[in-house]
Amino acid sequence: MEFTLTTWNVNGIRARIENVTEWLNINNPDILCLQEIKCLEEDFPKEIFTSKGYNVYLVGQKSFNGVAIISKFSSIETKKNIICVSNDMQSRSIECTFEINSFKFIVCCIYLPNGNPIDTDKFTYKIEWMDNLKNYIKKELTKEIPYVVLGDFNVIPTRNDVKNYEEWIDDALFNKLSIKKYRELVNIGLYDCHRLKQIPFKQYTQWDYQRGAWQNNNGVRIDHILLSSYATRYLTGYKIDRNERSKNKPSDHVPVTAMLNIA
DNA sequence: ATGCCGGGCGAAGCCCGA
Repeated sequence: MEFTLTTWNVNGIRARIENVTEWLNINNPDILCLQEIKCLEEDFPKEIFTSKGYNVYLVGQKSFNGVAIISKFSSIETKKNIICVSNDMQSRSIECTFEINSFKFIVCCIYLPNGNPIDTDKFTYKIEWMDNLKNYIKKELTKEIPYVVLGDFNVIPTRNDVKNYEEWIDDALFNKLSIKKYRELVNIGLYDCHRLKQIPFKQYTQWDYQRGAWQNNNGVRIDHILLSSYATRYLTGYKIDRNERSKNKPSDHVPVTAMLNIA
């Protein structure tokens, strides 16, 4: 049995309803993970998805952040805000456990803090969040259930994931410490679908709204789908939906999809 | 060029994102 798993930072679900609906109708994903829904749960347009047979799991927040897992499969266990720093109230993580024909797997959807500018507490918050993410996922991997962590990581993993890396040295997305923390995370045993499928260099998932970033293909690859070692054997496909950025009123991020075959 | 777009809030201009 084959199914698709998509991550998409929509930059406000209510502002993106038309784009998301059109994309959904064409692509018919099995699991759609959203970041930056930017609304409370009661303001999330659930009917768009439930009317098409999806289950909607989300953790909202007024104006900012917020993540959702929208799935044709029903979750047997859902955990919200599992990764946080001290007692802050930012909604940036949600995890669902699915079971399909006695095949169990876990999906964790994250919106990792941006962290700019780097000389402020926003950056220390990002780094602390990344430490907590690593510790949490490490514990989850001991369950030995195929595990997927995906979302907007706000980290450019290598200089091949950005047009001109020199311009990003002092940015929280490409700062040395951000990359070090990202490597610490993947080194607990996670594999990037983008690398597993040997996608060529310089393929991006986000283009800024400003300075003609899209027109100049001045993008960054910061939206990732990472698999545990137990999950890698099921990966059959991967794609970045680059064309979505050229649509009317687009998000600055595009959908990234992995295909898994579990039977 | 650390805010030039764009979203949210809320009704003007500020906070936030990357």
